[in-house]
Amino acid sequence: MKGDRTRQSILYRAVDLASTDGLEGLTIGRLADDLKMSKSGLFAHFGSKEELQLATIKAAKQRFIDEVFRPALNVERGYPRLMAICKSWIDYVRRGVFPGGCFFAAASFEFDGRSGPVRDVIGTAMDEWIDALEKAVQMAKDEGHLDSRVDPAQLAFELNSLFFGANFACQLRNDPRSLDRAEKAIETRLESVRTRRAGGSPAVPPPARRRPSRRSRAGEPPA
Amino acid sequence: MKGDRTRQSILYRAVDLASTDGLEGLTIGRLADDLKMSKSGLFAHFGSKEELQLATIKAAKQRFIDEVFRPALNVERGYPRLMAICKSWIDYVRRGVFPGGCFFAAASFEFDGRSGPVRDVIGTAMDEWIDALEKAVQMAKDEGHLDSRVDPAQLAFELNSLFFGANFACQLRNDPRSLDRAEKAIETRLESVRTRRAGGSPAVPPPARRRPSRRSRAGEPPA
DNA sequence: GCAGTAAACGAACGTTCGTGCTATTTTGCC
DNA sequence: GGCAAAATAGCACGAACGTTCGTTTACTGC
Repeated sequence: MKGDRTRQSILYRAVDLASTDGLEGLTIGRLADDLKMSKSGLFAHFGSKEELQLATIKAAKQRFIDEVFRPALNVERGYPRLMAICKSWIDYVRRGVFPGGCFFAAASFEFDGRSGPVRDVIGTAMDEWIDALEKAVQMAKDEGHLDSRVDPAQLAFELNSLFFGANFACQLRNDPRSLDRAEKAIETRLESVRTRRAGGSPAVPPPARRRPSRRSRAGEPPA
Repeated sequence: MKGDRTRQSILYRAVDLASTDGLEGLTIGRLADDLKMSKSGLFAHFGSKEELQLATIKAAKQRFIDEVFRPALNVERGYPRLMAICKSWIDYVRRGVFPGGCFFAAASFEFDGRSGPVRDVIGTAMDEWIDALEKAVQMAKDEGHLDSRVDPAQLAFELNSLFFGANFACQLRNDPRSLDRAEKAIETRLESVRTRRAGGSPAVPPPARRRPSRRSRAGEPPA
């Protein structure tokens, strides 16, 4: 069917537009103009704006999975995969997979105060994402790569926070260094709960500092 | 002037509305209905929607300063004040100062992909906020409360990320525990770079763990 | 208490929104 | 190559948007 191809191309553009202007700012008329289609022709594919929004979220989710999540699943499970997911996320903003930054960060903050199906779908998508993060942490624990006292929900929360913080600083403040900051923060945080059994690059032994009994987490690289 | 009082009450409601529906979702007609005013009467106070948005941001900023920032300035400078700012922020979401969660988190993610005066004003406001955080960190360093290797920009970035992450989880996922998680993460993070000279509750001495050379940052409380 | 100003109103503007219809074109199949 | 079906276009609609207008009501200073 040709309609499917058209639908795909509509949604591709819709995702891009929504990532910058929001799902509410996404307008059928502008989207149609942008694609050199008639409003009614485009509209017929979805039947309502809400359906368009839901389909747009679905398409964005697919793009996210393809670009961020699935590639990281090729990495060996445990600590390496957890780190790969984080790096993949950073890189996904760096590459500009969505022109307006992270689609889901934008959608989350746009709809967090509302109600209805759109909000619910976004909520579910984010639940799944956080769950995936928690599972990755749990896996790393199961493999013996992370300190057994680590709380997956807590760590997943912190990692996701850094993602959002990086997206914010990168998009609004035009500060691409924030991606490096997020990367550094994640590395330090994960390193702090890593065990010797973790694979990948070997954990550096705790360096001899002036007060070696207190583990340093200072932001500056050691001089 | 009576007009000033009216303007105040308009903006009070506008801030609340914008925190849930966004600054674009904030509509003159609905705002007027909500306040039992005529659209034109309300409109006359601002002259354009953009002016209304700018005034709304200004009012929200004032509320934020009153509720979050200024109270923390009463605390003694250095580590205690830095911690007070963080706790104050958490508490400001917990108290529901804005019905839609943090106004500025919402506004930041709404406008980060756009251009124009509104985006610029939001950007400036957030710059000032991050600057204030950095200054608080720097002050704590100056007082000798924080490890001298701490990079204020890095730490401020991480703290702000946790704020946004907490707001997100609290608003979209209806998970108030995320506020506790943010609090815990902040305490652990600040603790990790705190010196013995810091005031407030005394820093706990590093407990004798199985591997005492590596500082634990596991999420779970020690059993 | 009256004049002059400030504030609020109601109606209407042009535009855009989402959403129905009805043609018309295009596509895929026998 | 003709034909049903699918896809798209054209047009119109009611509602809501931001905005402007002329008018009326409410204050305030003399």
